[in-house]
Order: sequence, then C-alpha cells, then structure tokens
Amino acid sequence: MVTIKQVSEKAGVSSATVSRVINDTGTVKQKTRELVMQAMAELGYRHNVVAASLASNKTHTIGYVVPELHGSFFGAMMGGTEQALRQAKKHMLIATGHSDAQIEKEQIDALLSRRCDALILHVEAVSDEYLVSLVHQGVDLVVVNRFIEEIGDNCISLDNVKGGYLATRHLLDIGHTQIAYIAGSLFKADGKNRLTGHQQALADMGVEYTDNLTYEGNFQAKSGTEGIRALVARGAKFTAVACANDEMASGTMIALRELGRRVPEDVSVIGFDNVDFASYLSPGLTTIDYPVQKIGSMAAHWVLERVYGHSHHEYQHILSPRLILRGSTSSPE
Amino acid sequence: MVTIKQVSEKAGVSSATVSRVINDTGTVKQKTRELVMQAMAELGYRHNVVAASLASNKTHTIGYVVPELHGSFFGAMMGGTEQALRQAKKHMLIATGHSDAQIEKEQIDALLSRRCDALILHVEAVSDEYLVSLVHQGVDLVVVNRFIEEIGDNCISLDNVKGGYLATRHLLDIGHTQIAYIAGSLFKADGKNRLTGHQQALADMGVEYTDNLTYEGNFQAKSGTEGIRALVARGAKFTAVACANDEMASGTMIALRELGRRVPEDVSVIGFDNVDFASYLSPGLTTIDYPVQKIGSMAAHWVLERVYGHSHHEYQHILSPRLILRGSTSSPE
DNA sequence: ATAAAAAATGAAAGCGCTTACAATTAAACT
DNA sequence: AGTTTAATTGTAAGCGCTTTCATTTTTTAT
Repeated sequence: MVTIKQVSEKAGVSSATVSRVINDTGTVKQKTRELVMQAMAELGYRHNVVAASLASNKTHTIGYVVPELHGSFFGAMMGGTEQALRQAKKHMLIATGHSDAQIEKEQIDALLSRRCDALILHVEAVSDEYLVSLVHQGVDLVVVNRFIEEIGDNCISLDNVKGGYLATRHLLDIGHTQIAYIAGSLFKADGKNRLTGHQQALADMGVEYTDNLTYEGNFQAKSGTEGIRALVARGAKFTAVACANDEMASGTMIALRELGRRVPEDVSVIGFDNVDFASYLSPGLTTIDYPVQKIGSMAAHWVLERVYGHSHHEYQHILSPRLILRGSTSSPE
Repeated sequence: MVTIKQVSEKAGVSSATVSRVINDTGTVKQKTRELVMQAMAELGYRHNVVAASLASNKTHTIGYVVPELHGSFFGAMMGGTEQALRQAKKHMLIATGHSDAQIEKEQIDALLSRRCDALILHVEAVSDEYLVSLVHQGVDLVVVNRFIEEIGDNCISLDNVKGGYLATRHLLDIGHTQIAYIAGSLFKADGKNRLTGHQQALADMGVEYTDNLTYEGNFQAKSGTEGIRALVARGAKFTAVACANDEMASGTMIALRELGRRVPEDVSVIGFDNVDFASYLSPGLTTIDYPVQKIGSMAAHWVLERVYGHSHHEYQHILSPRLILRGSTSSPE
C-alpha cells in the first residue's frame, strides 16, 4: 500500500501538506496541490481512513442497531438515513439486536468500540434507564421509534396515539359505530398507544368503548385471522375492524373472506403502517402511513447537525401519521 | 478514554500483556489474566478497535454494496449475511450503489479506503471487467446475484434459467399450453435468463414459443398490469401467465380482475422471487422461491472461509430455485 | 523599498494498539 | 542440582495519518 509519505516524497513536499490536500483543510497553494494530486494518481494512492480515524479521533461512521434486517420496515428506515448520510460522506455500520437486551447491549458496545461518531438505535429490549445512562455518559445517540421523556431530545418517533385516533376516526366519520379492534402486543408501547388512540376517537364521537370488541394480537398476520375468529366466536357484532398493523389487517381480511363477509361491503378494514404490500392486497388496504423513511432521514439530520455541526439540518422529534385511503373501507350499508 | 497503557500500569504488567488478554492470543498466565481483567473493569476500559485495526491491518469489517436499502429483498439478503457474521464478530459497513456505475465505483472505493477486509457486492451497473480487475488487484470480494465466468469462484448466484424453467414447467405439467409470459427488463441478466428458462420448458414439452404471448415489463407491479392489457389488446389467448417476478404477478392479478377473469379458475398466475407479500395476496401467489437469505449467508461463509481462514464454512456458487405452490395456479377447465 | 501581516509549508509528536524479538521465569528431564 | 525446554512477560518499533507550532515564503500596506 502506498502511503502519504511516499506521495510526499514523490511530490517533493512534506506529508503534512499531502494530508492537507487530501482533507482540503488548511491552506495549500494551487500549484502544490496539483503536484500532490498528480503524485497520488501516479502512485495509485488510496487514503487509509483507519489511520486517519485514529489520528483525528473521528471515524465518520454511524453505528446503527435495528432488531432485524429482513422485512421492509428497517430497510426503508435505513434507506432514509443512508440517503442523507451519503451526501455527507458518512457511512453506516450495521448491527442487529434481535429484540434481546443482552444482544442489544453487546452490539451497542461493539459499535462504541469501533468508535462510531454516533449511534442510531431502534432497540426494544434494553431499558429506558440504560439508554439514558448512555446519553449521560456523553454517547451521541438518537433513539428512533421510541420516546423516552428524559432524553426526549435524542428521540425521534411517531405519534402512535394520533395514528390510532386517525384510523378509528376515519371509520366513525364514514358512519361506522360498531368497530372491532385488533390490537398489537400491548406490552409494547406502539401496541398500547395505538389502542389508546382508538379509544380516544370513540370517546370523542360519543361511542362507548367495550373490551368485547377488542382482541389482543401480536402484530403477526396470523393473529389477525385468529382475532376475527375469536371475536365472531364470542358473538361480537361489528361493521368495521381497525387493526394495529397491516400484517394483522391482511390476516383479518383472510378470515373475513373465509366467513363469507365481503370487504368492504360487509366489513371495512383499516390497517396501520402502510407497508409495501398494503397496496397489493385486494381490495387495496386503507391504512395509516408510518413515515418510516422520514424517521430514518430525521435521525441522519440529527446526527449531521448535532455531532458533525453541519447546520441547516432541520429535524423534528415527533412525526405525524396520516390516513391513506384505499378500497378496504366504505360506509356501512 | 482509558487506554491499554493505563490498564497495564494499574495491573502492573506491560501493555503487550494487556493486548494479549484482550485478543486471547499468545500465552498469559491465568493469574495475570485475572489481574488485567480486573484492572480493565475498574477503569472501565473499552477496546479501541480503530487503533487495533491500524496496527494489525485487519478491520474485521465487511463492506456491503447493494442497489437500495428499501424493499424486502436486500434486507433479507443482508440478514442472511449478518447472522453468519455476527457469530464471528465481524461487522458490516453498508453502502448503496443505486444501480449507477459511477456511484457503485465510488462506494467500492470508499469501502476499500476504510480497509474492509472483504467486500460483498450486489452491483448492477459496473462492468464485468471492472469487477474482474478488482479481483486481480487482490481485493477480496464476492459478487452476489450475478455470475461472471472469469471470476466464477467469487460469485454466488441463483440459477435463474432453472427458475424460469420450473415456473413454466409447472404450468405445463398441470395442463396449460397457452402460456403468456411477462418478462422482466431484458437488458438485465435476470430478466433474460428467466425468459430463457421459460422457453426451454416450452421446448421440452413440445409447445411452440411465440413472441405474441410475451410482454417485456420492468419488474414493477404496474408493468404487470400493463402487460396483461397489452396482451389482451393484441388478441393473445392464454390460460396462464408466468411472470418474471412477484410484483409483476401482483400487477397481472389486478389487471385480470379488472377484465373479469378469475384467478386461478380462468387464468393461472405464477410469480418469481417469493417475496414476503406473495402469501398475503388472494389467492396466495404460486411462485419460485429465490433463496435470497441463503445467498446472503453463502456470501458470509465465503468470506469467513476465504478471507479469515475459518474452516468448516461450506458454500456453493450456484443456488437452485424451487417451486412454491399456493392458490394462484390450477389446471385449466 | 521595507516592515507588518497573511499565507504556505515543514518538523515532529502523538493517536492506541499489535507484534516480532529478546529476556525472564517456570516446568520438565537427567 | 544442573540443564533443557517450554511458558510468560517485557521492550520497542512501527501501523499511516493528523495537527500544533514554528518557520519560511508571499503579499499587502506604508
């Protein structure tokens, strides 16, 4: 590997000067700059970022922890981040936490050992306190899709209550009053908040909430199917179903079809997240858009602004979901 | 930041010994090891991987270039890789090439500047020659989802011809003879190879191939819809449609429904890739499984074996697709 | 033309670790 | 006990770059 030293000798300057032209820092006369550039080209010089990182104590690398890589959610989020970071020549070191506190901690640790300049974390198992302590230790990190009051400034998340509200409010607005709800796992903040939004919408419109119309699923398609069966089995009457995510909505549509109930003529269905395949279902799934890519890019802007001091990077902490109308909802007959 | 030096002083040993216990190399007496471990714990030592990388000329980092991060394909692939690498404590530095030769080259360059120990590349725009030259320069890389004869040993890909064959062969086997084909972009190797497989299956079963039944789409859902319309407009008769990917298959199902043709009673539809949502469609989409996660893990094993010298990592270069039966295909009436 | 200010360069001390190699200590044999 | 041999440790030279500070060169102002 050719080094800065060899380049400097070939160009007849000091290695400090070569470093200056590489980093475009300090002042270098145009003529010497050209000299150096030519020497680099002739020798086929390739900058050694590792050495530079050690010397400068900056790696220009962002550590990223997500639960999993498969599925379309995290790819979309990372895509949003990557797009913003690429222009700033930063790179992402990616690790998965598998929703396991032990693994999440190990991965965070590994990323810190690699001296990432900042971390972007979608972690589900570690405690709030742990994340708070990291921030207090001076670790530059942004927590996505999770809100922790004490370090609210480091969080970027969706207003899930509002999303839940929007979904049910839509059903109410088009005339439904008997609305079943397939909840997500209620031990997860998202699951709980979306249900809260559902309840608020009902209350706002003067419709009484009843546990009899609610089923707790686990965010998987199958639990949507099971939810409908369970609701029907317990004799619940409904003309619409709001689901805490699109997978479960897909499951409910399958179950409804099995039962001979048409969507949306007999029963309207609304999902949450607006995943890729929502528009591929038939009828297309009315849902709540989760601006996941935007969350990814907000996280990038946070880092660019706060860690690298690039100004003009705006970001917000709480994003708003919005309703996406497709064919799976209509007024009751 | 506390350094190895401070740890060594606290433990009363040399820094070389501390390094030895950290890396578990050389021989260290159990007692001194404990001494060092305790000193590290007390001082809250965190290994500096950047410095270690510079000194050892190994970063334990794999550079990964994919066209995009969104969608479920690359996430699944990277997930397969990550799972295998995590156990070996390697990390992935991720970059996107956007199917643009210029960007792909820049990203490869950036990853090499960061001294990745190896690269895993899904690149679509750079030439075969470019990749070949990298290999000849001694860069450790594996090309995924693309086969380049000259560096076949560095490639891991799917047998797309066989996949195309399997799909059409299935339709033929259940009795179809009038089979339309919605191709992917034919300037891409995948699109071309899958079509070739389709043609081979027809030939094998003595059914004549005709351009009149083929439409060239672009792998997007919409082009599937357009394809059906175009075929019908030109008066093509068919009882089954084979599509070069699932998105287009989804598009064809939408178009067929518009035309009042039932799937699979009137027309059978088969896709390719077996993406996440294939099973969410109704009827479930019969398709060809693209073992993308496996390709990701094969790439990881290649690296582990060839670059890091871990043995017992088996891998193959050409993977086989297989048929996934769901509800969208049935015998013609 | 000459002093003062600004711009360009170089010298050299690290950054925190790894790793020959040498030196020391412990274990194994006669 | 006296060697040999093996197991542990320490010494110190880098790895390739950045960056402060001092020095030299150029420009600007008087």
